[in-house]
Amino acid sequence: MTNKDIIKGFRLLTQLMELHGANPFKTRAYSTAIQSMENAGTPLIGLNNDELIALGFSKTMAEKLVNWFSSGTLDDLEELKEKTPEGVIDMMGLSGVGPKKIAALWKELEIDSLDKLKVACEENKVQTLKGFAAKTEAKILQQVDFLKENKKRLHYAKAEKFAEVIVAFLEEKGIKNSLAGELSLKREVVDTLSFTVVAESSSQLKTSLSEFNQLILDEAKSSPLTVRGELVETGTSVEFFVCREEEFIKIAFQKSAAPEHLSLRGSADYPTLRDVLNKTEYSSIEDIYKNAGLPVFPVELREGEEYVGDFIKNGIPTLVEDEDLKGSLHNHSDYSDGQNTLREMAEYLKAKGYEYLGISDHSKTAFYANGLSVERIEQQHKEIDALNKELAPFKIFKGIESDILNDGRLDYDDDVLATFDFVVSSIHSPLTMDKATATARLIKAIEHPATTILGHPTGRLLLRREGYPIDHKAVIDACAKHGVIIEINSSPWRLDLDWRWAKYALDQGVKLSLNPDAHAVEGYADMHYGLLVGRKAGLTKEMTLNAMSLEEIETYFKSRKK
DNA sequence: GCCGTTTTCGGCCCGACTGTTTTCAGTCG
Repeated sequence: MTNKDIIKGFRLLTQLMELHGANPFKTRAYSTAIQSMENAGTPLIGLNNDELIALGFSKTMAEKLVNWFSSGTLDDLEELKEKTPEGVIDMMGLSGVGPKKIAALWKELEIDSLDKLKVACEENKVQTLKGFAAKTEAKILQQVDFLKENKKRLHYAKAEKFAEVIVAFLEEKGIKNSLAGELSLKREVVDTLSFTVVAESSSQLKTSLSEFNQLILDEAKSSPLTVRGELVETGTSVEFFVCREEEFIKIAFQKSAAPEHLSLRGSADYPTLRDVLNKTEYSSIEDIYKNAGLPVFPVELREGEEYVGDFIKNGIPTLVEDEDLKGSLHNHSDYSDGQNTLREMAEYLKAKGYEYLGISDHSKTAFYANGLSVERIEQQHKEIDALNKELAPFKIFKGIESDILNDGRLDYDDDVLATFDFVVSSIHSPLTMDKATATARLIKAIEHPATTILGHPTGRLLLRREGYPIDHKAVIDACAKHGVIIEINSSPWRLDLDWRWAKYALDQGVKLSLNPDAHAVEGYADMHYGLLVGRKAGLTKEMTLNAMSLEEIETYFKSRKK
C-alpha cells in the first residue's frame, strides 16, 4: 500500500462523511490527516503509533492508520461504503457536484447511479430540486455523458502498461506481435488496445488467449481476421489483427498507421500507400514507402493531419530522442506541493545523468498548493545557491510557476520576478472562461517580459476535464512575437500543448519544452510521454528547450533577462 | 476529531467564484 493508496482511501472517506452529514469539524480532522500524508515524505505503511505522531498525525488518526495497516481494512471507510450505493460513489466523480448536491439527488429523487441521473436530467426532474436550476442540470448532464464516454478509455501511459502485460503474454506463447492503432501512434488517449499478431487462424489465437485471465474475449465482436475482447480491469476494448507470417510486415505496417495516412502518396505519379499494400508482399517498411514515392515516416507520424504534407515536401526531420534531453524544467519540491525536498529532487536528477534542474514551485496565490511567499522564495534561493556549490557542475535553476491571475498579471512584483532564472506562467484558477477571455488572459501573461515559458496552455486534464477554450493561433503567435517558449506539459493527464498544435508552433519558430511538472522524483519519467507527443508534431532536438546543454541554457536564460 | 483551558466542553472556521437566490449555500483549488 503506497501513500497514494492511503490518501485515496482517506479522501473517499472524507467525501462519504460529508455525504452522510458528519460533523464538518470531524471531517476536517481527517482532511488535516490527508495533509500530513501528503507532506510525510516517507512511506507510511508499517510505521507505528509514535512514528506517525512524530510525522504530525493526531493520536486517533495514528491509531486508525496502524489498525488499517495490520488488519488491511479501514473500518470507518468500509462502514460508510456499506451505507452508500456504488452508483452514488460514481456520482461523486462529477465536478461541480459536491456531497450536498449528491445527497439531495439521492435522498429526494432516489438517484443512485449515473444512468438514473442521466435520465432524470433528460426528463428535467433535476431542476425541480431546491438549489438546482436548468443551468446546473445541463452541466450535470454534460458531465455524466463525459464520464460514461470516458470510463473505458485510458491515458496513454496506462494503456502502455496494459500493452506491456499483453505483449509479455504473447511473447511467452511465442506469438509474433506488433503494436497497432492508437498504441503505435502514441495517441494521448487510447480507446482500443490493438495488436497485429501472427497465427494460423483466429481460433488458434483464441485458444492461446483463453489462458490470459486479464482479458475477456467477445465472440460476437470478433471476425475471421480479428479477435476482439475487453480488459477485465477497465472494460477497455482490445483487438488482435491476425495474419500469416509472410504478411506480417505489410499488415503490421497497415495497422500501425491512421487510415488517412494510407491515402498518402509522393505525387500523382505514384499509387497511394493503400494501393501499394494491395499489390504484393513486402520485405520492409522502407520498401512500402518507396513504392508510394514517400519518405519513411516514424511510427508516431503515421497520421493524416494536414501538416503531414510538409514532411512529404520538405523531408522528415530527425525527431528528438529521450537521450537528447539534458535537463528537466518545471518541477515542484516540498517548498510547495511536491513530495520530495529540493536536495532529493536535484540529487535524483543528477544521478540519472542530467545536467540541470529547473525548480518552479507554485506562486503565492496558489495557497492550496502551499505557494511561496517572497520570504520563502529568498529562503529557497539561498538553499539553491548552497546546493549548486555542492553539486557542481550540476546546476539548479531558480524558477517559479507563477499563476496567471484573473486579469493576466503575474503573481509577484517585477523586482521579485527578476530574481528568477526562468518563469513558467500558468493558469490554475478560475478555469471557467470563454475563448476570448482565456486568450486575452494568456496573451497578457505572454507579453510580460518575465515570462520564459507558457505552462499547460489549456489546463485540460485528459478524461477528467476539458481545458478552457483558447485561440491556439493567437496564443502561439504571441509566443513567437515575444520569444516565449511553450511547454508540452508531459504529465499523462495533460499532454498540453496538444500535439495537433505543436507543428504550428514549431513552424512559427516557437521552441517547445518537455516539462514533466514532477511533484516527486518519480515524476521526471513523464518527460517521455511529452516526448512521444512532441515527436508526433515533428519535434527535433534543436527545437526542444531542455535538449540544450547546461551551458547553452544558461546563456539562453541570461539573454532573456536583458 | 482537535484543542486548550476561566481544564472534560464548546468553539473550531480559507476565500473566490458560481449559480442560485434576494442574502446565500455549495464547490473547489
